[in-house]
Amino acid sequence: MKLSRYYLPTYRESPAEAEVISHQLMLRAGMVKKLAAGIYNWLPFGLRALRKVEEIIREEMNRAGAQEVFLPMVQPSELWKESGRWEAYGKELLRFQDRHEHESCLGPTHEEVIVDLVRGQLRSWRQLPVNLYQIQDKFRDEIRPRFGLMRGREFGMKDAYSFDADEPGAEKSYQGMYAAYSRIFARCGLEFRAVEAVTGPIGGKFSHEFMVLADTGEDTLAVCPKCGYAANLEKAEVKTAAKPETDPEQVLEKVHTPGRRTVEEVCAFLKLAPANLVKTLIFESDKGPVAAMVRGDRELNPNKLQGLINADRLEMATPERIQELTKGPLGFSGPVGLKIPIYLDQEVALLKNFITGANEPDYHLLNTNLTRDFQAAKIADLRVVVPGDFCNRCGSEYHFHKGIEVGHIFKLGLKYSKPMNATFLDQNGKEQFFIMGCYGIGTSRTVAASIEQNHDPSGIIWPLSIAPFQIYLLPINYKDERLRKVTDDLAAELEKLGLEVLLDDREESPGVKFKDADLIGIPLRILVGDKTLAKDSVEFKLRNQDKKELVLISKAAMAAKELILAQLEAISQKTDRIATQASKL
RNA sequence: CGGGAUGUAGCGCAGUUUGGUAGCGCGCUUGGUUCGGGACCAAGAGGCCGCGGGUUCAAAGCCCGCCAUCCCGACCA
Repeated sequence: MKLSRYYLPTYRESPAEAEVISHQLMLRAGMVKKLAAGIYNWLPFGLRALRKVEEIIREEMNRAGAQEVFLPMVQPSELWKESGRWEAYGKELLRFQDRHEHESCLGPTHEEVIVDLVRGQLRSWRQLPVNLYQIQDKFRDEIRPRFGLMRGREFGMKDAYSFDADEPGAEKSYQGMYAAYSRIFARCGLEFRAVEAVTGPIGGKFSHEFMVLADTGEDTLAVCPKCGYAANLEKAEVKTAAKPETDPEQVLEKVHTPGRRTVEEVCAFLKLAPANLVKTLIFESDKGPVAAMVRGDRELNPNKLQGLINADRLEMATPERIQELTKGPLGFSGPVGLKIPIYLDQEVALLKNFITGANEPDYHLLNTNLTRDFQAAKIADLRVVVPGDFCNRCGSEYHFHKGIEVGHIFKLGLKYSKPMNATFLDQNGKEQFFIMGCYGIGTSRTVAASIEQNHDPSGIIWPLSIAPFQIYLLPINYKDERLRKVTDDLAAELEKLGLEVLLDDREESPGVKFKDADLIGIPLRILVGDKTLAKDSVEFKLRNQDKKELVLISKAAMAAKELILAQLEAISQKTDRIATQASKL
């Protein structure tokens, strides 16, 4: 491909709208252009990267036994009413009416459609398991789209759905996808971790997120270097390092703390450390109001509380409700005399003589003690993990990473098959609901995440496997006849070998070409100039290394091919290693 | 939806305080000279100053309303 004919508008400066690096570079490198908030055009260069990611996904999904389908983006409301999500899904679901005033929506995900597709068609246990996937745009009317392609409203996604006859089968499907995902991200040339995650509104008992490691990632991962346990911070379990306190219990004492609501204010006023104080937080849930207690220097993890009480819904109580439930104002809540169930973080249970709110304005209690002064409904791990914490499984200290969620695999169980009445006949001729799983990969986000992970001040550094082109052929002066001849011949030879070449035939000064080459980040740059021709050579330079190397013109094409194959082989071997590890888990 | 900010040429910005009919850099066009890290000279093209209304002899600027975009919080691939 000749660059002079290629639609690749690059920019020296990054548009003001772009804050994160992947967004800036994708705009500057002419990969995408914004059409509206969270909605992007893909230009030829960006599309090539996206298609490569999709193709890797396709190959690995097929390899794992899944079959590709293509489902409509516009979906009728009836299906969503059947699953109950017409009401349950919030405003992210873009609803509209057609000319017949028929209610429809743009698909933010396709569970309903896929269940409708298979029910009545898959009738026998003999046909199971089945795993169907598609690569399609989703639309979610996010309140606030941001970070460019990282969180758009319309975005590319691969979604897969498995149907199994029994639990062991469903487990096997899940493991199959875990392995496939590991291969996919390894083949994309990305550093990633699979971590345990909270399931969110899609439901199910547990799930794994696939995280591309990048300092700019929104999520924090706790990874145990010893036993391999890894989890999103939203989920990560912690082993308590603290020892039980053995001080004798002191007399409960009410102390005046005028206007001191926050942990900092109370501690400063009483000249005590936050670890001596225990916060009492009041929540509303579908299981009724509950209280949760964590040390003053800790943060409650609401996901853990929600899991503990098995609630579908959990939110902080309003100041009014706190007044009603505790008889005291916000900021002065405490366990003593409280009539709602109290859940205690395991660390709190180790404390003696701690400070709590008195459930009346401007008073706290000194020397509060569990059992003597109040009872706990349950004691559990309820707090957010912090640096220095230890793995709950093996006791090693956690490592922390920042990550970008690019994939998520869920066990759905009967969540959709049951309300939508999707059944098959088992070996006993008995009607059963499908046991489902669903498995997503953000394709457009994966491209952005790759850039977040692999860039330098000059621009993008593509992993070879998803690079839009493999070779950037750069003649210093394409108007020079001799240079031009060598360049054209080499380009033809490279393309004949099946390599993807972008030839910079523009009438630009060398500096511009170098800058653009670095910006768009094609892995191998081959330079043709007077100096190299004087030695019957061209210059090879890899985007991810500083080293430059002269290669004889006569051997250049084969050398390029070998170099590229070697790199792809390295990725492939790494993929196999990672897949082997994944299968052991 | 709450808080903050910004809309002026394709991109980055100045001009708004103190109203007088729009400017800089990059990019683009033409000609010439250059050619190993965003070259140089010369000549050009390009703007409902986000939209609507108001004030005024006169509005990019002042007033009112709206819209869009970006950033910070609740969602998620």
